[in-house]
Amino acid sequence: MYSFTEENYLKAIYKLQEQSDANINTNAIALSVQTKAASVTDMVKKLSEKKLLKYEKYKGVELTAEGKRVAIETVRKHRLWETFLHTKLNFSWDTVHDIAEQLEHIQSQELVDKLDEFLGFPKHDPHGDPIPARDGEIQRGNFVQLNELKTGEEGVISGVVNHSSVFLKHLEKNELTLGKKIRIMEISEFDQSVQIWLNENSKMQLSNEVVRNILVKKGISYE
Amino acid sequence: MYSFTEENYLKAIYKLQEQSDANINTNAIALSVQTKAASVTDMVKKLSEKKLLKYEKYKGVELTAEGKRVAIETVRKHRLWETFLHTKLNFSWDTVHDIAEQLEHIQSQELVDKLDEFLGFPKHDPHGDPIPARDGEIQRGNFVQLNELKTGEEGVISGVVNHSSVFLKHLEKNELTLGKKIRIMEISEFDQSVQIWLNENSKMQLSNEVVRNILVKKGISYE
DNA sequence: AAATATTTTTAGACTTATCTAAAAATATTT
DNA sequence: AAATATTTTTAGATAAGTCTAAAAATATTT
Ligand SMILES: [Mn+2]
Ligand SMILES: [Mn+2]
Ligand SMILES: [Mn+2]
Ligand SMILES: [Mn+2]
Repeated sequence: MYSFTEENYLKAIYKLQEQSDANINTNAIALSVQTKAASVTDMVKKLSEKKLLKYEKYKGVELTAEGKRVAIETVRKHRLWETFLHTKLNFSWDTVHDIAEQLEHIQSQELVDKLDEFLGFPKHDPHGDPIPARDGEIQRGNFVQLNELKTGEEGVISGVVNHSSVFLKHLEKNELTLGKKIRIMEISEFDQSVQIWLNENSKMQLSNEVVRNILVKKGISYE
Repeated sequence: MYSFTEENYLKAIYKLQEQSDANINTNAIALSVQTKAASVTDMVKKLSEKKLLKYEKYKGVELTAEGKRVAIETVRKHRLWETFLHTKLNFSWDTVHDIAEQLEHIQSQELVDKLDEFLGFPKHDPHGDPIPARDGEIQRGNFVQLNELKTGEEGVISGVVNHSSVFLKHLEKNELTLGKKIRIMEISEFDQSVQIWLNENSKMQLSNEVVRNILVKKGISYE
């Protein structure tokens, strides 16, 4: 249906559109798909002719309904494959992304559906990101950044802001993985680093950089 | 490493090389990869420069060790994916090939190894074809065509010669799938059609066309 | 409002893989 | 051995996607 490259552009534009309401500009897309602005202009014209997005010279782009549909479908495939790699093939959460970047372009509706079923219709991928349903519906978890919790509050690690391999490896090493229950003990006034409570014999000091990049599902407060 | 297209050419040439010792000619390759002879000449020059095959104008081609290595690796990936699709995702054996044609080009040694392990290091794909080992070793089953069995001889269905979707569907419908035990009852002198015995209440008449395309592992003879 | 800086687009070229049509080489008939 | 047929290669185009360098448009400073 749509090429490898087209799907990548649509996905990139979709993600940029997610994190800001403004029209998406050429440079941002170029950065995102790792190419040059001139190439983006060419591709954007082509996608516009195919009615996958609206493009006005010097004004940036906006996905059409069909463009958004393709983008979300690609995200769905990406996250289902990441889940497969992690839960079935035992890839660690910092290694699944690159392979899923390839697998997400395999063309077969039936394959996606059967994979979904095989995985037990998962709601989230290994990074806590929601897996869009067949119809494109996205059930966003109501998560907050760990640095938004106050002293005494609890939460369960449910996602990450930073998806980089280094960060994911760092969390893994410290056993700060999805599902982990955390209680805030103390927030440093000096550097906003946070002391957390994991269990009777495990406390930990997390830098502000780290806590800002962890998403938690807020739990009950203790005092 | 090597492109989608390069892998497909190498695989096609490898398979042609398998079924005849002679040098592989341009037209055969063109037929195999569904393109035109002129395109084959272009690609063959390129693969020759990359030392994946030996090419002499008007004399056909022959894979080098490296070319063969890549071809077998691609076959390995293809058959592992077919096995995955069949045994884990419940695709029928006549639908796995087309999707595996895409999946076989995913680049990741680790993925192949983990998939192999996840599947329990299968020896054969859903069509009975041997899955090459990591080191390229291929353990060919010692199978014979069903029409080579004599009256009273037994065999277990272990593969097919014809891999077409229509043929596979036909076998499936008649429950002539891998592992099925068969005894030859009678071979018609008129049209070489064969009556087979499956169990107490199931006999069947198979055309010569069908029996020639079924591979069996020969069993003990009864009389 | 000019001048300057930044962003975006155009122009033209390159790569990979493909095609058609014509030319060259090889194989088969007569 | 010629004539004819078939196969293979070359020549020249095309499409998708990319690039650099220059031109045009827009944004920011002064
Ligand atoms: Mn990812
Ligand atoms: Mn993810
Ligand atoms: Mn196959
Ligand atoms: Mn097969």
